[in-house]
Formats: sequence, C-alpha cells, structure tokens
Amino acid sequence: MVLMSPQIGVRPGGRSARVQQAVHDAVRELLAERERDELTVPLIAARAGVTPSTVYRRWGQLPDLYADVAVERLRPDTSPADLGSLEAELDTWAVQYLEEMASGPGRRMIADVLAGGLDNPRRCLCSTYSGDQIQVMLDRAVARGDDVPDRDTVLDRVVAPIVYRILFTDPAPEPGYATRLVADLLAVSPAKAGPPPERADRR
Amino acid sequence: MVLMSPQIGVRPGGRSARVQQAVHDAVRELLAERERDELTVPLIAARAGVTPSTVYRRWGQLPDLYADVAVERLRPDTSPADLGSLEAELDTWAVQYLEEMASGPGRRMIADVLAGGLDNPRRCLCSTYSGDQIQVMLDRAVARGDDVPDRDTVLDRVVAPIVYRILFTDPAPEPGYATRLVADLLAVSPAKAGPPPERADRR
DNA sequence: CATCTTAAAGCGAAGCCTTTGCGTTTAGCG
DNA sequence: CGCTAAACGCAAAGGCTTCGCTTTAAGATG
Repeated sequence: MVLMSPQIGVRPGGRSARVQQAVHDAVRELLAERERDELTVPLIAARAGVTPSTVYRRWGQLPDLYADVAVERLRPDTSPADLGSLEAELDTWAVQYLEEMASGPGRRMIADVLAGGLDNPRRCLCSTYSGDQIQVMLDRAVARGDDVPDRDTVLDRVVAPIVYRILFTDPAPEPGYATRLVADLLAVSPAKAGPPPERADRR
Repeated sequence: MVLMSPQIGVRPGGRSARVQQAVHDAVRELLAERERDELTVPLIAARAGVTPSTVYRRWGQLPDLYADVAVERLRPDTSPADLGSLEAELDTWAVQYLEEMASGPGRRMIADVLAGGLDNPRRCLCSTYSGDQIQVMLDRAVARGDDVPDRDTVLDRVVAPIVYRILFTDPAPEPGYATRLVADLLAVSPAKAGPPPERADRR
C-alpha cells in the first residue's frame, strides 16, 4: 500500500474530473439511501459508472474516499452575515457551527476526515475553513474600530471546545454551549476586565 | 453488520478474558514490528492463537479492534504528582499530555479511537481519563484553599485546544503551547483580573 | 458436587472484496 | 499535429469476510 494524496495533483479537466465528480456523487447518493455498513467500493464504482480498480487506485481504501467526500462537504459556501457587532456574529456562527457538526451527518463527516489518517494534509482544511470564516468577522470588527482577539485565540476558545465535546463526550453539547464560549471569550478580551461570571450550569 | 459494544459486557474471567488479552497482546506486538498496512485480522488471530472468525465476531472490523486497544493504552497509570501549586501541576501535566498525544503513537491512538465510530461509548473514556486526572489536581488546590476553575473549564481551555491542534493543524503544537494555555486560564481565574497579556508569537 | 444453560470459540466452505499486470484511452504539451 | 505519460478498463489470482453448525467451558442451579 503506497501513500497517495488524491485530489491534490489531479488533472483539472477532462476525464479525470468527470470520474472524480461521478464517484463523489455516487458516494453521497449511496450514503443517503443505504446503511453505511452496506457500502463497498465495487458498489460505489458501479453507481459511478467506473470500474472498482479505478477507485482503488485513486483513493485507496474506503475511509480515504469518505474523507475526501467529507472535506468537500465541509467547505463553507457562504460568508458569515454582517450583524453589526463581533459578539453577535461570532455567536450566530458558533451556534450554527455547533448544530451542524453535532448532528449525525456532521459528526460522521468529522470522523470521516480523521479516519483518513493523520498523515494526510486534508484534515488541516477543516481548521483552515473555520479560521477563514472567523477572520472575516474579525476583520469587520477591526474595521469598526473594535479591539479583537486574534484568529487562533478564537479557534482555541470557541471552535476547539465545541469539536472536542462533539468528539469525546456524550451527549453532544447544546447550542447554549457555543453562546457561553463566545461570551466568555469576549468578556475579558477588550475593555471589560474582570473574572468571568460564576456559572452553576456547567456540565 | 450489527452494532456491537465489545469489552462492555464481556465476561470478566475465564476463556473470554484470555482471548481478549491474547488478541490485545497480538495487536500491540504486531504494530510494533510490522507496518500498519500489513496487519490483517487473520494475521492477528494467528498470532493470538485464535481463529479469525472469533476476532470478527467480537470486534468486527480492524478499526474497531484498534480503537479497543488504543483506549486500553490511553488509560493513565499514575496520578499527577503533588507539586505544591495548581499552576505547576497543571502545566506539568498539560505539557506531558501534549507531548504524548502529539507523538506518532499518540496521534495514531487518538485517530484509532475516533475511527471506531462516533456511536461507540469508548471515545468518551478519553475525556473521562483526562477529566479525572484534572480533578485530582483541582481537589488538591481546593484543599490548599485556592479558588480554582472547575473541571470542565480546564477541559475547554487546556485539553480541547491541545487535542484540536493535534487533530486539525500541521505541524503539531509544541510544549510551550500547553504552558501558555495553562497560564492564560489561571491568569484571570481567581484574584488576578484583567485582559490576558498581548502575545505576538501566536501562530 | 453434579447437572444444566448459554454465551463464546472453533471449524470449514462459500462469496465477495482487493490487488495486480497489461492493454487502451485521453489529457496536456511542444 | 504528433508525442508522452497519466489515468482508466479489463480480467484473473489471492485473500479477506461472512455464516451456519458444532464444540467448549464458564456460571447458575438444585
């Protein structure tokens, strides 16, 4: 088994692109209509109209193919809305992020990306996507004249706890958890100093 | 494929326990001496002196077996040392935790646990183990009369960012990252209020 | 202590997945 | 327009995976 980095150096147009699109579509369709345990490479290949050996050569094992499809679906399609304040935007984004990731499909996508192995660079795209979204909001806040935390701090204080809870605890966190993380982060960041308010409702 | 929760309701003694021990040992031995891609269920079963069907019945797929073995190795074997102050203990523990988890074997163990699927309760043991270790340090600090954050806050502010960085960024974080997280957490927690010091070295 | 019950392991065969080599197609390029 | 090499289709060999049935032994019961 040789290490491969599919989709990195793939030819952009023509047959290769068509095959990739067809296989991705086949995976999404079959994941929607059948149990995950019933999917096999030959089944996906048949739906996509290619031979199994093509899939094996380009993606290797099934988990790698899932990881590729998952990253594709994880890419955000819209920029966060301009709501006038950083806290409102971060809160809205974090709540939506939590709800999407804590859902069944979201959890499976995260697991798929990680199941692809820690040696493939695809998993880094997840934090890049989130970081880029956060940067948009931070830039807007700076343009308003606010004093804001930096991008990595938001990743540490908001995104990381959400993902950690989704991956390693039961039950999955609720939307209020994201709101609390954002509030705690911004409570001491700029002007307002002081210890965070005591909370009795932490799980 | 039926959902199974191996090792949960396993009979504590006798043949079942012997088989489990033998299979676990076989996995560890083979992982140490051969490439991961070369391992197969029949190979592991032969080393353990059992038939492949036994492994398939109890653990299902290879990733599930890896997840089971990984959780076993993730269990901490010692309590954190008493160093006289919470910050010293948390810092020492967090640095060691980061180094272990960011290493090749540590990363693979985390990935293995998650690859076992998000429906199995085993993954929660990871946060339980960490939380228990943290609780020991917090209890000691409380006994000293300190005002300390609660267990979940430490998980959010220290453990979650470390794990998130290991899973989703390259390169892996360095030990100083753990130290910074602990310092930032304790900087505003008890008496000392105010914004965290500005840092130019955040990646 | 003897007997019973049942979960778990062994065994073997059938089926499907996975791999691999080779010929063919086709995209990218001078 | 022709060339080169990457990518795909095809087919066969090999090995993994599953499944029904049998056997074993741990734990319960009287």
